[in-house]
Amino acid sequence: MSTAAPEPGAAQASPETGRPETRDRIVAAALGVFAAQGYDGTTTRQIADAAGVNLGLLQYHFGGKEKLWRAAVDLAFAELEAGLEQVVAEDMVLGGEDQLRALIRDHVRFVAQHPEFVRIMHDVGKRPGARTEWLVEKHVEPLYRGIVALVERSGRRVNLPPDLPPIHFHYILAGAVGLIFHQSEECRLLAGIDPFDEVHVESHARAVEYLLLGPPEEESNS
Amino acid sequence: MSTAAPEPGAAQASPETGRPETRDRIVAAALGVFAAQGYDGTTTRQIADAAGVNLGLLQYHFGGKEKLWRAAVDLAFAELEAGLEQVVAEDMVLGGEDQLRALIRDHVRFVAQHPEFVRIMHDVGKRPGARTEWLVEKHVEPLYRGIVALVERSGRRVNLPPDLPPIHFHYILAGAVGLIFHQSEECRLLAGIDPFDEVHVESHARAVEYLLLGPPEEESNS
DNA sequence: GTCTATATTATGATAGAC
DNA sequence: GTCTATCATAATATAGAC
Repeated sequence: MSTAAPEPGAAQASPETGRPETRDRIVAAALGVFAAQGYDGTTTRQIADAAGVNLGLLQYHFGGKEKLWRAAVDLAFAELEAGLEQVVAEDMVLGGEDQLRALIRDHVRFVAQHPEFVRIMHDVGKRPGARTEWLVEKHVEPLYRGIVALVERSGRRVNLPPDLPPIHFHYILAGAVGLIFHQSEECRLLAGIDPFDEVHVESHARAVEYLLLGPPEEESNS
Repeated sequence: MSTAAPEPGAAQASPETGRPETRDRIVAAALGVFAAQGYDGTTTRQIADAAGVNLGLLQYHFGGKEKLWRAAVDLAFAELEAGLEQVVAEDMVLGGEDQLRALIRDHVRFVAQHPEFVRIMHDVGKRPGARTEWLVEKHVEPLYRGIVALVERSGRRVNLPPDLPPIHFHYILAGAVGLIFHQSEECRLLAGIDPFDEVHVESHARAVEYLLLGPPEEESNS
């Protein structure tokens, strides 16, 4: 595999030239193209062009399309994990329900800023095969365990049946949060809006929060 | 085979032989393969094999891969519209909130029985292009107008901000309902369950209903 | 490490027999 | 209408020069 864990965020810059290392440029370009067009819809040539390098280099650095895809997915999840870590750290200072509300809204914002993540998941999770198995085992499983822990801690607060298996919670939340960003092009044609616009990201975050936890500042005491 | 998802597209039977007409068999096969593997991941040969016909016939009957895809999508939406019509007709006899609850649960059940529909939508709606424009204009727009009408009629009843634009309602609902079925393979690996199993379909339907409308009234025993 | 070829399939589409 | 070839192209991967 790769020599080191992929760096979160932008590609690592060369100490001498300030230009991102070729390998990192390729992975970043691959993530963008794979996310935009799906695995099957992406050609290695498109990635090489997007990275501004030669086709042969993809083979040299990664050894094939699928291995390059795995490196790109590693990058996407490194970004996700770093982002979620930051979000969780920031929101942890808040108490009980406020914390949950902040987590949900920040999660929506994060997904909106990193649509590659949702795109990759939807692209691969639908069909059986080696890539799906690899993705679930390496990246989705750990993430899902975090969801389960969250449900066990705070599941009672949300507007879902008390005995609901966590897997349903997981997909309901993921779908409610992410689909509008996954279907961004359809959304543009359908409603004439760009879901990535800050206004709509905030509308969406507020809506998901409201859906799960009810109206903010709710005075439920009778 | 790993999937419990039903076969799409019961092809029209020939009045004479009782065997589905070749053309219909091809469309039905195409819908299944396109839904399972996506447009880019599907080859015309796979469709021909699945339909048990020769490759040249796809050209003869449809004139190309994309035109065949459009015919398959037409079939998927014909099924959806027929199914929804039936669901709506059945549920219309109920009053106000009961009607809404029944609509939501029946919608989840329908999506579970027709995963091709969600698969096609997710496959195409993410990227710009002629196919997305065609799909939105011909099929999604009319469907969306129905959603908007529903929101205008019953939007106040659901656990969403009163001033939420309908497009957010649309994607939150579609995502919450459909993602678990779209990601069926991932779900199997992640939780060891088949989301198409009746038990889980019902769990999911109940959860979405609960999320949007709160706990069923029967609990309060009024 | 990076680039210029080229090999090898596979794919969508076509031509023509029956 | 249906089938058996076959074409032209585009894709992944490789070989080898620099």
